[in-house]
Amino acid sequence: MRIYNSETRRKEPFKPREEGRVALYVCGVTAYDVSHIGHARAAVVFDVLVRNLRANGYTVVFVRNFTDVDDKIINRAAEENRSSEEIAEQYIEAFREDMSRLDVLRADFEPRATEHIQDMQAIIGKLLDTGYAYATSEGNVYFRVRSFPDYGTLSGRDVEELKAGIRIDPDDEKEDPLDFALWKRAKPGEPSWSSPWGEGRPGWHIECSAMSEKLLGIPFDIHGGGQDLIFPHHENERAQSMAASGGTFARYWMHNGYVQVESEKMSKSLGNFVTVEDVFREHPPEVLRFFLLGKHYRSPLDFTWPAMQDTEKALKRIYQARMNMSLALEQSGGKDTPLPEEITQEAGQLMQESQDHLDDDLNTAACMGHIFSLIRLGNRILENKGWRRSTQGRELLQSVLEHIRSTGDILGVFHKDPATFLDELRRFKAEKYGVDLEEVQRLIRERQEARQNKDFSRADALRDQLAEMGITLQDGPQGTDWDME
RNA sequence: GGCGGCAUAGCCAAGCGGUAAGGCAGAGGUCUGCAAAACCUCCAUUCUCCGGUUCGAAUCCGGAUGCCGCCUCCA
Repeated sequence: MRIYNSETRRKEPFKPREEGRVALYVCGVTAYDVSHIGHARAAVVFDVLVRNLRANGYTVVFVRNFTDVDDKIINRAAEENRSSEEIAEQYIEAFREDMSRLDVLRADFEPRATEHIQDMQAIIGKLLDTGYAYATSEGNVYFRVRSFPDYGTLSGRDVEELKAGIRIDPDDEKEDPLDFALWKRAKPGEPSWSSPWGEGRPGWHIECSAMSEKLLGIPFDIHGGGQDLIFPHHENERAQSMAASGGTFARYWMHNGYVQVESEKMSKSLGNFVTVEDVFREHPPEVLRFFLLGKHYRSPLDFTWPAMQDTEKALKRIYQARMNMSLALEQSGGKDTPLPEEITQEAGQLMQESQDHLDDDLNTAACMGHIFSLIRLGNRILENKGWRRSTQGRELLQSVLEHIRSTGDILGVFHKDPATFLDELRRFKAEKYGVDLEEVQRLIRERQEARQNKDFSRADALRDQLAEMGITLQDGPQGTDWDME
């Protein structure tokens, strides 16, 4: 596999620290609000990474944390007159529910910051001993950025330039405005823990340093997160951990791009947040997942509702094709019509390349392009009666079908039972538009009778009536099927 | 102001020096009582613009324009 390493700004061959085993840490969410589609993208991207590593035969130890002590949680708790613990618990559950619907696998470890206060204090202590950090009389502990010469390497920033851009807070007791908090003195009413430096709580960055080292050991293989975490979060994490350990922290850094809405970043001030739940009200979760994988993970992805509509159609097409191929395979074969060599070759190439694309820095979009090409190839076999019934044709169809499904297992899309998916999609829409399924079935039966009696004007009138409900009919050999929009 | 990213058909999108994947929409066709669905075929001599390097550039270099992001909490 090849992976783009944010630190070197290059695609590099991936070699884990230990043959066959991968230690992966991804920054999770701060549990103070429901998930938006940006959270979903990060989760889905790294979920595909994990699945693909496992498909490549690696044993993966995957850690994704929850930040459960933080200003935003504290503020929210104050607003709602509840405890921080309650707020964190509520949104951790909400996150898990959303991710489960998106088919995002649980991490092997999902630590919470508050479970690792001791580990954080141990690192802070070490940094104080070695002069990389200092405690103030107030009871705050800061990291001394100037003491770590490599600071800025990850985010490509120069310390001098950073300093120029920083506004100096006159009340600040930091030695240098660039220094960041490792430990924050407790304020009344806030969650706090006792420490050698007084009552307080950890800074945000130290959480990930402590949890990753504790659960994976350092250096671990891959550290992931959203692009917005590169600075300052990951830069600071890296500085702390490297200063404390004297060695490498993460061997590869991977960052996913933003999800934008109407070409702009989602933000509280613009009020353009789209939550995962918002999307789930309009489309089945798998449609969102498919959409998120439609563009390379490092590029910005623009969310629009029409794009979701297109995505749903594309996804439906894959399931439809899988179903058509399966049905053909259920019929008898045994003919010996030869399949042109080019077809077999093309299929082999497409299957190989679709996996190669995944292995090449997770190029899901290119991979899916090849899946569609395989579908067209499969359909061409289906179209040709001789090929469809020949041993060669059926064997190829079988392997194409299997390849599509196993690729779907890695991507976490189009891998369910096709009939079930298609049926669920219809039910989803029926519910969304408030259509009564009984009523639909009744009208379809009535029309069926009219058609049998060759009363086509009656049949067409019934079809129009159903069309007004948003329902289109499909007459087939086994009866009439229906669909929405 | 400093740093970084992006610009490919009506829309979305892959492409990483060898002659433009794929999806949606659109057109034609097969099928059908008529439809719909499904399927097949077609759909960018050209990659924002201007220069340069090269036998060869969407891909590399320089410049211009436009959009986005980071530098403060953020996936």
